[in-house]
Amino acid sequence: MPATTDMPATSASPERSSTEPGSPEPGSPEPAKLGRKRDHTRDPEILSAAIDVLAEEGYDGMTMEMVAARAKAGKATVYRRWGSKSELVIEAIACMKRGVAPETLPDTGTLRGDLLALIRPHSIDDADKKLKVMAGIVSLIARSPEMSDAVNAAMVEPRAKINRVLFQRAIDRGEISADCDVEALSLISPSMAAYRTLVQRKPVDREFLVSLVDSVILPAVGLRAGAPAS
Amino acid sequence: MPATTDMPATSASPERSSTEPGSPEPGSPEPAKLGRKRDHTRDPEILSAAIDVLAEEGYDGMTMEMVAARAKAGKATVYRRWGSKSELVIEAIACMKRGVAPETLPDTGTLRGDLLALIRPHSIDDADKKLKVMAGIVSLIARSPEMSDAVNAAMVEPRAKINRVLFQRAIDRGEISADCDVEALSLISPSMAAYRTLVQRKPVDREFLVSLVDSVILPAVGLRAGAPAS
DNA sequence: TAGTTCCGAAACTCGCCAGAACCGGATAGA
DNA sequence: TCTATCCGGTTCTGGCGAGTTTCGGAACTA
Repeated sequence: MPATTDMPATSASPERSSTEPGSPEPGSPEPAKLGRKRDHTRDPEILSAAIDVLAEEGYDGMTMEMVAARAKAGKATVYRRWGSKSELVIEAIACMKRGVAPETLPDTGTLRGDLLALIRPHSIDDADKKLKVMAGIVSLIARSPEMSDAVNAAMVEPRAKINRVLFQRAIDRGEISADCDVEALSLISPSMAAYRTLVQRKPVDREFLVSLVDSVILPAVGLRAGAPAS
Repeated sequence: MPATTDMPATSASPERSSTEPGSPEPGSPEPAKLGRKRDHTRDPEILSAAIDVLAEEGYDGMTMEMVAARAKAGKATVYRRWGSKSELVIEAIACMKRGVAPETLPDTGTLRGDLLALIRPHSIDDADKKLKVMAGIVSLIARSPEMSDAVNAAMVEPRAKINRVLFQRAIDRGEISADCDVEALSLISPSMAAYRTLVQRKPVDREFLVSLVDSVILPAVGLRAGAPAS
């Protein structure tokens, strides 16, 4: 039972563009309703708690009481913000989407360097948590298009996009052939990691990821581990 | 909570064909309990129904009433055979394991030929059903070692074993290098298929599998689609 | 201080489901 | 035919969890 409440500590609340047409202007707090300025300040804690419980218990194992208790909030507070359990989960998943600035991506000059640069303890832990959450809701993906979309937007697409960029750069600089199947190659790492975590229950550590790059991905594009640039 | 420690001593029929009213158990050393010869004849129907419901509803969505109703059996009949829902599910998963005779494997002389020969409508549908079942229980895999073992033994290992054999043959005949990462290569196809089905919700059809072989697996071992043997 | 708005906690309703108990009927051996 | 065992279906209980309501209190405002 790892608590590991690595709370963002009331960090900046994520983008609020989920489902509510509510306030078109995210920047303006809209002070119209005088009398109170505080508004939904507990949302980040509740969403974070929901993600934690989701990762540990799965969707069906998660109860609203667990979420409220972990967020030190009342169940009524949760229901004031979200009308149902599924709404809460969908928004919690949506706000797992870390903004990936394109300029933040590594650019070492070689495909291998770029791929290895992505393997950091932080990203490993981050991916591991996403996988645990995903494990808890895969059975819902088949039934709920909203869940499917939320998962794809928050977990699958960001990672795939990064890989696509790296492969495209390698093509542009002539390091690998232009007729590589970028789409399939971009999915090797995420899918193998997911399989290893969810099905095999083996750790996705740095060693595994490096060997994946060197013995599968690079050979598949005609490169070798020891020869970064041809 | 799920005891699942000991079988009720009367239900020792782990493997069946599971789809149709079964044949009277070829290798049954059971003394058959004098007084009645009929014994547990409804097991295959119930197990098959359990698999169907599991694939459609997931573990938590599946109820014992659904299973009993689909098998046209009473709920009491189900509980006479299996002490709990988890026991039923574990045995149902276990009996999904199709016996894979090693001599049944294709042997076309080339790795590409062997891999493509495995892509048949029957195997595609079979794998699709296994994936649907797997989707329904992944969240349990993290919590129940028994589930994890059952899934691995019935769905993961058989497929991985086939691929390992094919790659090892290719190594033995000198078609591909001996220092290939057979373990990782054998998992590409299952993991990509699982990812595509469970997360992306795209069909795992023949076209996808062929392109996977030609643009990922074969390039990764230094072969080309058009040049089966170098 | 009085008024307003939100909050946490807890009690409550309602429905679902696992599992057990029960019943009448069918079958087979004695 | 009698009896034992299985079967199918039905019913009951107990617990659990989603969602609602209530209430006292905290925080801010005028």
